[in-house]
Amino acid sequence: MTDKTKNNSLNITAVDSSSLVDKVEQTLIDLLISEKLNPGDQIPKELELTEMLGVSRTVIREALNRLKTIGLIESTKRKGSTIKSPDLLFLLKKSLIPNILDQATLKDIFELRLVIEIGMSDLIYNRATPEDIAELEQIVATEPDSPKEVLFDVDHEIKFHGKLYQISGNHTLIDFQTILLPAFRYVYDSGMIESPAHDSKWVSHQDLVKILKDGNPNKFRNAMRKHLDRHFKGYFK
Amino acid sequence: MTDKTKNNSLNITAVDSSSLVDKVEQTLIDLLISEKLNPGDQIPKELELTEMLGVSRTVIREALNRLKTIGLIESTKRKGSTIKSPDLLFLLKKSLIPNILDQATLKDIFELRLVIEIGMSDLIYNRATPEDIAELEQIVATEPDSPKEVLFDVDHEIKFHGKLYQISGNHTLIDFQTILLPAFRYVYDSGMIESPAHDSKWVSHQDLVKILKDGNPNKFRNAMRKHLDRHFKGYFK
DNA sequence: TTATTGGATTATGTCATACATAATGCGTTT
DNA sequence: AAACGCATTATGTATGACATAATCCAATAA
Repeated sequence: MTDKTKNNSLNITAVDSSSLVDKVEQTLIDLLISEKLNPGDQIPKELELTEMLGVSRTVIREALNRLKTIGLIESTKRKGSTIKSPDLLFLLKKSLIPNILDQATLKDIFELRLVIEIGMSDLIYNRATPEDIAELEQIVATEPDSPKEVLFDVDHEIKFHGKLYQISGNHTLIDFQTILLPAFRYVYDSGMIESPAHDSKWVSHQDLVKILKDGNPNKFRNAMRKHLDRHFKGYFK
Repeated sequence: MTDKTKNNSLNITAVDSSSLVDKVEQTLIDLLISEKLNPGDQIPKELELTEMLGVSRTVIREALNRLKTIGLIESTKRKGSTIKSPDLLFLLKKSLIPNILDQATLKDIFELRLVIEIGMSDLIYNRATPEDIAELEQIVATEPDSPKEVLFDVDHEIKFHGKLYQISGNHTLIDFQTILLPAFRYVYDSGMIESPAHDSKWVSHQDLVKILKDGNPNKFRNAMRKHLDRHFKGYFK
């Protein structure tokens, strides 16, 4: 028995099991923050970092590669790496592969859609131009007659609601929708969402457009809530 | 003059300027999708991939490292790499360094907060337990008297609204808030947001709790809208 | 027999070195 | 002055070696 095995009662601190790359990555991120670097600024060359941090170029490169992956830096030959304003949503897109997400997360995402579409009513109401409304009217004009059909015409559903996102004028939101689309489609297709019959208070796309035109923000928001009610029904009961 | 310079009018296809790592990364992602791999499944070893794709281990490793960064895989020694259900928000956290985001994106994010908090009213109303309400009441009880002070007590503001997110029960949403917090704080601190005086219709935290207790979903949603009105005012006018 | 120990094995993690390639600047040539 | 070739620089790729953690398995000791 060596000495080591006796040290059970000592207050040993848990060893840091993270890899070198992990550490260097964090060090670099901390650097970006503490140095208050702005987009366009340069960061040290790989070889300089190698010396500064005392690790091999391989490790430096892997860490830089991660920052590149999350969009924090950009590298070009001869020039080195420069800070970049990351495209938040670009990242999500890559990792959002529906069949890899677990059911709970997929449900969360679908719910998030409902939350967003209700919440953005105010943006829509305040920013819709006459042209936007005309376009919405045209979309509605081409939709299937029976509301039951509309329900299952996912493409049309996406077309109408997609236009709404666009009207919101919030680019983060617009990108968000684009990215979440595969997940929505997956949820629709997988039958996770029930589609109860509409009751008398059902608000159609057409109704929505009418209210957007002649109503007020409150009316529109509440109408949007009713429009999405069939989805909510699946959650609350 | 060589022949090359004359080829102006030809339909030449743009050369693919992406790096080898870029290509391998995409190839691997495509593989994950087409093979319908599930979390827990193994992917080929680095050396196997080296042979399969005909590139060096360096390139394979850098590509795998990227997948690791976006949370799609996980690797352990001797075992190799396995598919993982990515934590969508974990990613955002890393890249959300406020001083690196541009103003427009920051504004988008703040707006997104408003959208979400209004939209999640229905979740809150339907999921709040008596204990939740009691907790909210306690939070409100400890808040500064003057509404003007409350406005600038960002910590308190975050405490109250944070609890609301928690009540929503949507984990993606909860994580989202946690992650966006630094950006909110940044926006508050930077004075990007104006804070107009409240008009007569101002809805306080206390009012919100009361309505959550005794009102109905519609009332609560509209109250939340009014509560956030001072922020909206900065956008629409 | 059972538990422990100590290799042997395997696949990722790290290091070192060399060369390829793109971008840039500079001096030479025409 | 424009075009060309050459040197330079920093990232991109390839290769070989060794370190390290996880795992299996056989030999050994209780």
